[in-house]
Amino acid sequence: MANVGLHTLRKEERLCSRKALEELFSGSHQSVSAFPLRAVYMANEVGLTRIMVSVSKRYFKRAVKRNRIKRQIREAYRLQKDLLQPLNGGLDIAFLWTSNEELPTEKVFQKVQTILQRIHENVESVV
RNA sequence: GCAGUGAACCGGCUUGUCGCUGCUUGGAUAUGCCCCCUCGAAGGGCAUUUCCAGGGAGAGGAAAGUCCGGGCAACACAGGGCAUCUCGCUUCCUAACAGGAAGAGGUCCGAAAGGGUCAGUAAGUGCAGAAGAAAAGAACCGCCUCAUUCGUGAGGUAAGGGUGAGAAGGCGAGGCAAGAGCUCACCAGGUCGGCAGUGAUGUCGAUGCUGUGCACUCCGAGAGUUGAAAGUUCAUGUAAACCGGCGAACACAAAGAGAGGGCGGCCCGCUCGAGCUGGAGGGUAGAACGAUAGAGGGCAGUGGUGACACUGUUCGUAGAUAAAUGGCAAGCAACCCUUUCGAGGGUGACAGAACCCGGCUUACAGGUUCGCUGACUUU
RNA sequence: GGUGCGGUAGUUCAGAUGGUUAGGUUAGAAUACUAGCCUGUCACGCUAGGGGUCGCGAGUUCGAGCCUCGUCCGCACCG
Repeated sequence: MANVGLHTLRKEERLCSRKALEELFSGSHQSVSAFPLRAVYMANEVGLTRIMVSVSKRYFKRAVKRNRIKRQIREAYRLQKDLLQPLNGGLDIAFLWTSNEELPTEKVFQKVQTILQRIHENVESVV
């Protein structure tokens, strides 16, 4: 596989197939949470870690706020995804926001960090 | 200046750094085809994959609500009648509209500028709770006349009373037994005629013609249905496959019959017609087109009171698809607060394209420009 | 993105195609709630009572839960 730069987030690194999403949510997935963020993940056969971000209309009615949170999470993942680097094999991760309050960017950054660390630990221990 | 009011417009800017989605230029890499060549390599061309470097573009005035109107697409479509829905002061603008412009009338708010709101139909039909005598061919009390057994009875009368959203257009005078458009003046409205205006309407004259509201009716104009998840192509898939019900034809010809469908909902009439319908299932969850040059914007001129139209010139302006247009930091302008006048602190709204336009409506920090008004108060 | 439906007592729903100002009373039902009766007690049953900005704001009308417009929520459908 082509070596993907450290701090990039291209289309290949995003989950955008309907089928993959159905597998992720219906199949045997594991989850980690650091309120207000929750991550659902499972191993995939692609060999590349792919993510998606979801902010429900339930918590934020206006699209502007939803977009902002999604951008914060994406940015936090982009800059910290090397925390998962030692793992071989790909993961599919879905980040879900479960609060109706916005947080400053540093906080989101920390939450994503703890989640990535926990995912790393869990996957290591299973292997 | 201040206050009010109407209209038009703006909706931050700059830099650094790390990213995202298209486009584009150059280079590298791999694959396929072609040229060259006896063949291969090297070389050249085209297409595609991946990578690297550079360049350039990337949310709104409402992108929103989806309330109207169109373009566009698919399907449907001889015709007539009935029904349904929408619009409704006038003239104009427009692709079209329930939108806009200019104008006319009533009514409400305002001191004014100005703003809100209403509506076709004095031709017909029906209805109008409670209250009230009575809700439209009106007599309860009252008033007047006559009769009277003095209890009241017969008749006339819409001036007064109370009820009500609405009580026979209002008000004054004459008139009368008492009254009444019964007669007259003035006022409000209608009808007819003259004049002005394209017209709504205004005005002058004539005419006693005159209750309120709603619904239907009537008049004029319009409406095929669906909605880009429309639809077209490719890929994948045994999918016109299986079971039940109804049905023609096959079964001489003609006539007749014919399940079921189409002609907007119904009827007439016309027409298609060998399939129609119920059950139980299978596959896809991908790609491309649609899809970004359009009733486009700016400027100038001409016509028009204006919406707008025409002519010339100029500009290039998002195209994503589990859905990009961003994160962080600094500075500058703007506003607010504090101030020792050096500065310090704070605020920054409403809101995110999803085929595209024209409107309407709703949300909105703050700011700019122009016009109009000036009662109280102030210079 | 588009299309359609709904919002009425604490809860589940009726009602709706305009009908009652004053007076002693009113927008209903079921269930739930409160009180009383019944019973030795509870339940069942019976009787009475409270509880409503008809999602919100305007308009039309003499009068709006209903008609019209705006607005806020909730739900369903599409290939």
